[in-house]
Amino acid sequence: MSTRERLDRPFFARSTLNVAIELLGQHLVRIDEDGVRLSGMIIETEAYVGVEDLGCHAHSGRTKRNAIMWGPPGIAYVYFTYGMHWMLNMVTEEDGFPAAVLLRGILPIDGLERIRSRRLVRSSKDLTNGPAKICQALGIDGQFNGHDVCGPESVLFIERGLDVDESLVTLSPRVGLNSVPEPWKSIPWRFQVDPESTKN
DNA sequence: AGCACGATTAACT
DNA sequence: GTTAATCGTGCTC
Repeated sequence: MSTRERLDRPFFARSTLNVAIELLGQHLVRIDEDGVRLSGMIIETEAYVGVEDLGCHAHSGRTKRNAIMWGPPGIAYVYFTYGMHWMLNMVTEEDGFPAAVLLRGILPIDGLERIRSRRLVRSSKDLTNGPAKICQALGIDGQFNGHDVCGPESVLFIERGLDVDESLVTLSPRVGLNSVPEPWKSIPWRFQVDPESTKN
């Protein structure tokens, strides 16, 4: 619960791959509606980079749904999929370039009781180990699309946690891009850090 | 106006 | 390993 440095806009206004890697180990924080603090350490991300990346929503051009990705960095891009799931991304790169980092996994830190009440699963490992699970656990929905993660009034932001050594980061192809052409389907833009390696 | 499908999840066999 | 759930979005007619 200590006061930690918040990641600022210049952090997000960089190469999406670097942002995706360096978000590992940082703390995603959501101040719930009643003021309860929920947080978790980011352990899995994916990078989606520009209109040329055929796995990225931006590939088919700017639409009402994906417009946030074209805007300034440090903004939440939240979208709805599979008829029931929300996904949380952080917009990256300079204003005008459509790119984002999908948050796919966190380790709960604060607010475990609240998280458990929202996530009715048997195993603790299943609480927040997926992009839609994070949103369900932290109460993130479409109202957060466009939320300024770097603003002083923000109730959704990222605090500096661990700086993970790049040698501990595992690369692999992104998940769920079944009908996306190569090389985008297999390009290793999924980044994970082994939770065991984060224990000091 | 209709339709196919998705940056997934949970519960199955 | 397989599959149903469930609906907004974007594309075609």
